[in-house]
Amino acid sequence: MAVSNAVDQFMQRVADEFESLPRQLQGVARYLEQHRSSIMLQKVNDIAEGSNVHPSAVVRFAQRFGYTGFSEMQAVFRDAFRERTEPSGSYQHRIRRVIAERPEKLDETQIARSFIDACRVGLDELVERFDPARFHAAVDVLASAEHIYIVAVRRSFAIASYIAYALGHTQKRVHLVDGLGGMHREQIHSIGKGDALIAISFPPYGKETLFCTRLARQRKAKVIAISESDLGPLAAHANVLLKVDEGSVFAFRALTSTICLCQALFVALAYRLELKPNEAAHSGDFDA
Amino acid sequence: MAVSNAVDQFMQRVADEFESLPRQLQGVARYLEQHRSSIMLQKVNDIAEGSNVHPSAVVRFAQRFGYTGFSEMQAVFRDAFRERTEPSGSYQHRIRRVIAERPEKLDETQIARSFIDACRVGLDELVERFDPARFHAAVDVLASAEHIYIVAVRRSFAIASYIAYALGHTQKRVHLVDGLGGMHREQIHSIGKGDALIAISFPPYGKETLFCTRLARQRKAKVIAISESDLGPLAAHANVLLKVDEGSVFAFRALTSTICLCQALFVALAYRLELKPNEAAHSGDFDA
DNA sequence: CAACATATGGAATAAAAATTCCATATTTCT
DNA sequence: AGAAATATGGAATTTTTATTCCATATGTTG
Repeated sequence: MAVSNAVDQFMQRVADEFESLPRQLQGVARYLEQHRSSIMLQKVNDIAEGSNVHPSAVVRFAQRFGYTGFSEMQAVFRDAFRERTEPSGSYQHRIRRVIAERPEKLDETQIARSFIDACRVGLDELVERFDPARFHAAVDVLASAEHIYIVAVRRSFAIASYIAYALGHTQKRVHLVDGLGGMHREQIHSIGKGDALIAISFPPYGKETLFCTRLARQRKAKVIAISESDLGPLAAHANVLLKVDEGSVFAFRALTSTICLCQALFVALAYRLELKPNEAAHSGDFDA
Repeated sequence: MAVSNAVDQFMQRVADEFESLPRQLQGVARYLEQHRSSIMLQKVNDIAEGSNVHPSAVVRFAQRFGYTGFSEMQAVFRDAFRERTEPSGSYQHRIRRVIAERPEKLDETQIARSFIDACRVGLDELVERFDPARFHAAVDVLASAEHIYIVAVRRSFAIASYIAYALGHTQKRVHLVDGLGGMHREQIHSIGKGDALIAISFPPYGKETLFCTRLARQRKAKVIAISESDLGPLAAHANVLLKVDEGSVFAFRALTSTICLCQALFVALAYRLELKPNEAAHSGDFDA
């Protein structure tokens, strides 16, 4: 990654040769320079028109710089864009490829590093896709509820258990639906209007979680769902849906983004409730 | 959230109708949702492939939502992107709107952003201070133990519960010391030589965790401690100590680095045990 | 479980986009 | 100014991409 991106390199070459280019191709060059950010989605015709030039001139331009044609040149712009906007995708790709290529050589340190890297990318995306309106709405719901129920199963259960712990430091009445003794149903049973449910679930969505979510909704409780997408079964019954997209590395789902979001939620709530930070995170004093 | 852009509106419609869509079209919907930012430069085939669907299904999807075909639907994404990036006066407009929209909200958003940022820094440090020798040693201990006990209380309990879940996917016998019914002592009681204990604790160190750690050591079990420093009380009784330094923000301790490390540990173990990734993270299939 | 409705995917077709070809125009050089 | 070299744009061709058609599969309902 030493040298900057491929587009810059290419544009540099164009600049160098610019003087020696025929009139029309200079026009194309100027146009590219001026619109580099949207070349990736333009057709030859758009560019030709924009440069007041015949489409074939654009093709010739590309060929002049060593590409077989316009398409190949455009690919440079497209790929550069992709790389910028889907760093995680390329990450995971790379990692997956590494594994596919040499499974024996992959030592534990590499595994750990890759995994941590992937988690970092996950947090980057969390910031990027952060939705203030929804976050705010979620804090609202929590702030105005007296009883807060929390449900999640299997992999996500750890998250629920953490939230329950954290909320325990507020004045709210906290109910962790942990399913102990198979009593999910009984534990959520008393939820009602004015209460809030935090439900955390990812594909393939635990049925206990879905059950609780539906029940909560029937009982007019507010539901905060933490899930992957607006389309899953949780979304339908949620008042607020907070999206978290954990990239999976090694076909293995991370949890960092989810827990980070939940902690952020708790911190924001603590502020809203005017717990002084020290008071809330009194945590620090009788903690694990 | 007034009248945001065309893409959001469209995706909203998709979300609304999602439930009533045939299976394949739901797949397409999910794909779009997950990749909205790059739909504009994908071909029908890319999307079809990404959604595990025949190209014609993608066209049908577009038509279902009132477009004449895929191209017209894609134009929505393309135009939205252009609008955002064209250097027209819209930029200042946007900024002004953002400011106008969130006068109060700014606070919570800031809190959340700072918190997530802090977590990112935490992960950065985790990579930097990563100690391969210790990590390797930890994997060794786990790989050679038949029974694995896990203990942590309060804030760290969530981590323990996650580890227990993850290890449940291996052949190891996993014992989560959860203290249910006040039975920490009884739960750890049967630990012995050849077993391993994972203990997670941070200042001010839960006494249950310390108790278990000491007992495990007496019984000649191997102890993996996850803690802040080499000097704490855990260190003395640990065979391997993995250091995690969560920065505290708002006088509030994050958990991301810890859980990230634990997941990395599990992934490395899974590889060591030659669980195929898919097998281990079969997780994905009957997960939360 | 039959009859119907709906969904799916292969293959043909249509449409769009890119590329090539070539006749003509323009520039350059002597 | 005339010849040679180069550039240009119209139109044909090729390639790629999108769409439609339809036979088969799948699920649903009475």
